[in-house]
Amino acid sequence: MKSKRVTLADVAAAAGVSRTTASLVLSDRGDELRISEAAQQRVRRVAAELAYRPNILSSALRRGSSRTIGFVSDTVATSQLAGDLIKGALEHAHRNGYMLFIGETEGAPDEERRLVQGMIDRQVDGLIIASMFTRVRAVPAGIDPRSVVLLNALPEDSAVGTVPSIVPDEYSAGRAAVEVLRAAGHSRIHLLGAGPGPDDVPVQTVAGSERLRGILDALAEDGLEPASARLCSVWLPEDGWAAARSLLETGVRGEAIITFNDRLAFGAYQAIQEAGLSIPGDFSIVSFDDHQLASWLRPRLTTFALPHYELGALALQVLLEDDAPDWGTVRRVPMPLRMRESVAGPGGAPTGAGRRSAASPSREAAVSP
Amino acid sequence: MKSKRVTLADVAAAAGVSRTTASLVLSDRGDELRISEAAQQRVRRVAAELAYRPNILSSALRRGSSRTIGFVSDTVATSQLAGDLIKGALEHAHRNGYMLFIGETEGAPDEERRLVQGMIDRQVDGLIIASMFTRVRAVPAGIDPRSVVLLNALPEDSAVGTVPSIVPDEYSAGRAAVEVLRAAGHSRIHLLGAGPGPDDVPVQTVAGSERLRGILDALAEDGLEPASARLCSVWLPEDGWAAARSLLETGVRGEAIITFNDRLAFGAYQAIQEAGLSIPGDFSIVSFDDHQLASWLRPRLTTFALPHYELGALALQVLLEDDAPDWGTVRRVPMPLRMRESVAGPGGAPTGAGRRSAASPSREAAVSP
DNA sequence: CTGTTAGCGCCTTCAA
DNA sequence: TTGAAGGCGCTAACAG
Repeated sequence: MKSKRVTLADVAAAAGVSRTTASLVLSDRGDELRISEAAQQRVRRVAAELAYRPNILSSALRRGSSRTIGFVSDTVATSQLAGDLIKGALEHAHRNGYMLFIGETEGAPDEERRLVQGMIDRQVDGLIIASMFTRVRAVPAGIDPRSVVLLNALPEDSAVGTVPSIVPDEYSAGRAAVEVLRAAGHSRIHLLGAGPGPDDVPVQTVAGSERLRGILDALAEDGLEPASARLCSVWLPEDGWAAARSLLETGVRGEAIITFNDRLAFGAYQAIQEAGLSIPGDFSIVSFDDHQLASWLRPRLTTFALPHYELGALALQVLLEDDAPDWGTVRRVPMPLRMRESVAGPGGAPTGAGRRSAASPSREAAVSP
Repeated sequence: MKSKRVTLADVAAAAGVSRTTASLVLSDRGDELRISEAAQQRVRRVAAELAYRPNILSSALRRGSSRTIGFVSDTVATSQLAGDLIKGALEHAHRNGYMLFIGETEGAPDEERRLVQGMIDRQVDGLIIASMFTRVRAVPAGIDPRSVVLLNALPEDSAVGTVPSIVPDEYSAGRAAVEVLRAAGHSRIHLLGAGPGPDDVPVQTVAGSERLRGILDALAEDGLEPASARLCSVWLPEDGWAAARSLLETGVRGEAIITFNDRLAFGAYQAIQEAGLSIPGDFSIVSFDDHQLASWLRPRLTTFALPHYELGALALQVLLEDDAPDWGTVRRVPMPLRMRESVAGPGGAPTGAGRRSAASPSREAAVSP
């Protein structure tokens, strides 16, 4: 980028006006300040000819706004899971003429400090602090809380109300998961990943405990409890596989499973299919996340999507809102249901829900060996 | 970030020296220019006390370097596949005191122009133009080619030699895939995704054609040809599933498959396991990408990893190198073999390679039903 | 050894 | 309706 840049002064000189005039014209305030039409046209023409581009750095220096936002996350950008968080933020930013700095801390507090500082040193107008998994976290010290938003993260008690926070509505999704299975006719629902008690969740997982609360509340309203529950301290496919094996050994069939995320569900699929059983014939499964995997599984997995794109876009929107009537609120974004083919009635009976979104028949035929 | 910032002038005043002196001290050129030790200490102490931070924008304005790099991709940041491209670039940048702007074009040329311009307007010191899939692409017009590097992309003929390009060494991986299977004793190797002829590849996939060339060359050196090949125009699980079904219908067993990526392999696993057959007993499989999925499959998939992290880091390194002896070269980064359990000898015979990296025995036991 | 002066490119009074 | 002057915060020349 070393090539000599065209400056406003160059344009002004070439157009035979002062820098002021050129500046006013090019920032579209020419009419407002009644610059002659002739002068305006000349300035614009010359600017176009010289391919003039304003230097945002100097204007930032003068005006205090760099039209730049910082996005600091633990590991969102590069995770396989939450890339759409960034995508939502990016697109919203670009549409509004902002650029995004991205930083990843890997969870290291001093790296976070360095990155946040580096961005403040570059005069960012605002800062998004994002987390790959929803969790409670501190707001970085030493920055104006009015220009920060927590994304997929909740503020610590001390900061509640001072800083906006954007998270998925896990509780409602938990409730809805139960409703999907109840609507299909199930009353025996096995939990895979957390439960049975409301505190039986992996440490630090907000998603887990809120999903679980939603599930338990919805069951309780129908006078039910989980048919069984298996807590997994980690939620990877092999954990789901092991928990599903354990469930299969109890001999139950024709019932329903809620897995606490799609990777657990993947493991459960493997265990069920290795045992020669079928989904949804022997087990209906509902899950959470809408991991890319979910639509690759056979049958495709019914799951509640983490609304990453919307979360990211909303974070930017909140940051760019001038007026802030409800600044400091927690905003919960709905998790949409992706109704696919992993749910049927008890014993595999077809249901309205199950039929609603069928895969191509040829693929469907091969589902149960 | 509105709170009044401490400026260099504040520090200088508080330390009782001139701005110049303070500037020199704080940019570590105090000794070089023989500022008195006392003055240096005072300046440093005051700067620390006031929590002084230099305004990088103004120094960029003055010096011409913003210590900022732009990273423009089609859709790398948010893709599930290539996030490590960014991670490599990010970490290398941060280690060297650079920040990264990220932009995504979704392949739209005018969006690309806008993003590149937005970054140049912010005086980036360099620009990484990245692609999710390796492909040939134009270098954005109007920027100094000496501050651009193509990442996971090759320059068009007209730009060859003027701009560096960093890509995975797909050709060698193709060769190595054959070698892995040959070493296990296979001579009948089925291709799934491309082939049999060297031009039988999906459009625009550099990876596909180079992998295929490598495979065909390695086979030819042993006087072999692919036992069969199935071209898929898209490389998703369902395509792999369909191609594997077609292969299974031919009745072959105990042979080897090279799938052109891991998602195809996933589909092939589904088809093979639905048919009641086992991996690697009935089919050995080698693949490419090392998608996260590969280690979730049962048995875990042997595959050649796309070295995304290294690619990203190398892009930044090349950009930051002052001297550029071999500027404009194409650099090919090796794709490391992830040897797992999807390969055995013909007919499922164990091989040294297969045993080398065993999963936990309890999991292994359940692999073949 | 340290301070003064002069910009980097832009925007914003203020005066003409 | 336009221009001149000053300053955002920093650094590079050049004095002293």
